Amino acid sequence: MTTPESQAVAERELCGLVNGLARRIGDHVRERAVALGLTSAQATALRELTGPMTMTELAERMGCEPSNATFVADKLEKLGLLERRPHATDRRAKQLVLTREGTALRERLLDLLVRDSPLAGLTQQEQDVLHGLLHRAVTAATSPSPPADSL
Amino acid sequence: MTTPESQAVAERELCGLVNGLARRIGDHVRERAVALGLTSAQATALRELTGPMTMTELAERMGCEPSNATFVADKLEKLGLLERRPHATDRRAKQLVLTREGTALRERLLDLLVRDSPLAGLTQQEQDVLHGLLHRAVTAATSPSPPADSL
DNA sequence: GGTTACAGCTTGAATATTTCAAGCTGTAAA
DNA sequence: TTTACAGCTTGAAATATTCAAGCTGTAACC
Repeated sequence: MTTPESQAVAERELCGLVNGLARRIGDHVRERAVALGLTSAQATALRELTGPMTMTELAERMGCEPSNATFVADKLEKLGLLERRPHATDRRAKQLVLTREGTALRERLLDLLVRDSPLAGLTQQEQDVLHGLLHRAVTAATSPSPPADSL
Repeated sequence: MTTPESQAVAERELCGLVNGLARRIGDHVRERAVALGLTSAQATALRELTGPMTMTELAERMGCEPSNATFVADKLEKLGLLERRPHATDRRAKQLVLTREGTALRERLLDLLVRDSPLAGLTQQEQDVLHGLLHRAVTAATSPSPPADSL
């Protein structure tokens, strides 16, 4: 049961499971986003805007190019959810700040994301265990994204 | 520690963790796909082609429209990884079958996906636990995708 | 048997998303 | 002050995805 082969197989299965869950979550996010009149990318941005930040920081959090972050920020700004304010110390940078409406919608979004989430089928205790494992997995692998140069 | 409020907060955090992991996995998949000369969608299709199946089944597994599955299948066919064969009992349907090259590339892809995966930081035992939890989560929530009709 | 409704797949147009290259303003270090 | 670079934006381009329409075939029903 603990042969290298069975390990490899189990790891593949696990990879598939996580991928499946990831897609499920992606669908979930998109559905909830649509329910709020947002696109998936806009919802992601809203979720990542845990506080005031620059365009570059948002782009990094979203895992995309700054120009794409500009695109999404434009949409959110037109929707009145976001404001670009001058940065306190660097006049090149913009400080992204959620408006009152933006903050409110973000709350609604987070609530929707939690409700009926693909994780709702687990008990609180199971979710705690899952939380610990995911936290370990994410913090343990702290080198995949930064380079981003495709070789 | 078990008040409804702290539960809600924990669930949000967990949701964020899973989302973060999902994005990490998405990036991971794309990087490995690029390394093999595939796009992310093509890699997903290749991963889902666990055996012969119809276009509709592939589309369902990929979570996209049949027309998109056609698009991706065209690419894979041009790459010589895939064959469309007549279905045994239904002449409307096509049977998608991986070629020898397709099967080989799929193996390489799966190996790459497992290697340095965002889950590599966990011990075997932890992965087993995670496996069980994810399996439960995925099978417990068996109603989000099927309808697919937005509101 | 023939007819009607529907399923599987494909096509082409339209849309959305993302990246790339280039440029502008501002910062920082020499 | 000059040079190199950082942050952001713009527009063009590539890519991905969906939608609407149509073709062929299946199945249920009269």
